[in-house]
Amino acid sequence: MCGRFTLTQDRKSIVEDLEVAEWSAAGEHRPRFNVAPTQSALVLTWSDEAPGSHRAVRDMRWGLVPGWAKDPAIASKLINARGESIAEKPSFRNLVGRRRCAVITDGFFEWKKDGKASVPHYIHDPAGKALPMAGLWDVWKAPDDTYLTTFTIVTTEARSDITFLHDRMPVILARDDLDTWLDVAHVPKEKALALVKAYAGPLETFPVSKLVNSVRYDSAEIIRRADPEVGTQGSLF
DNA sequence: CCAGACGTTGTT
DNA sequence: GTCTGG
DNA sequence: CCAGACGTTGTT
DNA sequence: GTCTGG
Repeated sequence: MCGRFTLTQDRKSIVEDLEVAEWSAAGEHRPRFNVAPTQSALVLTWSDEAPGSHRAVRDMRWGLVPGWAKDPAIASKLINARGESIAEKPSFRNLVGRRRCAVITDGFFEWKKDGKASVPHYIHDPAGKALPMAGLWDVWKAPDDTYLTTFTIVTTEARSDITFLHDRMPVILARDDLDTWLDVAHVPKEKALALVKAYAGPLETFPVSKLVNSVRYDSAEIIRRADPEVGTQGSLF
């Protein structure tokens, strides 16, 4: 699945890499090494406003709160959406044809489980390019009449070089597919659903330290390669 | 009709 | 909001 | 995803 | 064990 990701690029690099035409996110973007659920993150949406259709950056909170939710705490359960069932599940089906977005990342983490041990690994493009992930978003009206905009990340079966870590992975959108996913006004959901599949582009994977486990850490050391764990439990002799 | 659910993952 | 189950 | 909390009352 | 919060 996908429970943490990075966006280490700065604003200028994001704009160039993803050919962004409009930046409408609140606040400054600082490079992020440990984005966690419930935190604000950058997403791409399609804008049909003048001067023409284009990719726009916005900020939303990770963890979907459907419009009908009574308690926004549901967000922590809806950080991912199974691609195989987004067209049927009540929380997602109305969004597939109307509210698709691409979560801007340039890497993500998976924890490899070995019995009790859990070792985090980082997966990214060896060239450092962005890995936009298929997302769905919604708006929730709070009791005080303020609005909360949230998103979830669509997942699919892991491709063969990832399965040693986990059997699921986020849906990463190829550059050629990006606008098809984003343009909800002109692309029917059937065509968008065809993009829910494992990414075919280059990915590099390596173990990292457990610093990433705590959301308090959010710096470059998070994605430094760590030596494989050796003799953690009484095997020194 | 109303009430209640609405999700994913991993682990056993 | 919308669907399923009773 | 992992970390951390997990409770009420009355008094200050 | 299970839920909430980040």
